[in-house]
Amino acid sequence: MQEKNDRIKEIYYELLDFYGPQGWWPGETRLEVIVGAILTQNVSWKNVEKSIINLKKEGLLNINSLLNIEDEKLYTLIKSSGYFRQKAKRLKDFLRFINDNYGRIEEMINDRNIREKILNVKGIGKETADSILLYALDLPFFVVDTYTLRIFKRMGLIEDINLKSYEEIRIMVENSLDRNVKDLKEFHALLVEHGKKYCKKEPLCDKCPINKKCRKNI
DNA sequence: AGCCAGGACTGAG
DNA sequence: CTCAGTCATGGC
Repeated sequence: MQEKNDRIKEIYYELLDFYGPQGWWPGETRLEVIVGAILTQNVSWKNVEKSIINLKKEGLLNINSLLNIEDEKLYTLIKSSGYFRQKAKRLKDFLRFINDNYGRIEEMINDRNIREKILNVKGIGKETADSILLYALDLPFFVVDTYTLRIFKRMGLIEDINLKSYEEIRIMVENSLDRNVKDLKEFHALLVEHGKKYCKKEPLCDKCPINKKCRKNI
């Protein structure tokens, strides 16, 4: 176990050394991070950028405006992010959750059970929840995504990919990086960057600069 | 022309 | 609980 922790920290510094700091999350405000986190579900970030720009251009990137906007109008603004009907609802549901229970986004930071409560909002799964906690609220949670699972599996750090391995990895990484928010932010960003370049589903990479003995078994 | 992208929910078995 | 089906656009 301690062995895995050391290996994880090692991987983090190798990636950091190779790619350099990524400076995530790309977003100017906490709300923008939250909106981006929901919109980027199973969609490339490029698609989301357009939606964010649309919202900004219309001056709608604030909780009140987004809560009161017509569904049809929201659809057209976020259409590029795909699943626009679902995502419009998820956005509103989550903003309503904030409004009703906290009023301001900052108030969520002090809630001891914030992860649990966020996960209870429909449309917010583990990855989206942890993205919001880490990048919008600056809380020490690690974000596990498909790249992370794939990379860690090819590294030989986990056997299977399922919801249990998600929690396993999340806890391991949080411990390995001493719950340091800056490092947790950077590590996830680096894994995404590395995933896009060298650890995609297809084709299987045979010249990974980080993982010399890649298992390529997914 | 498919396949995949910074997922999550639902219903079936 | 595991898992296919569903949701949808854009880029390569």
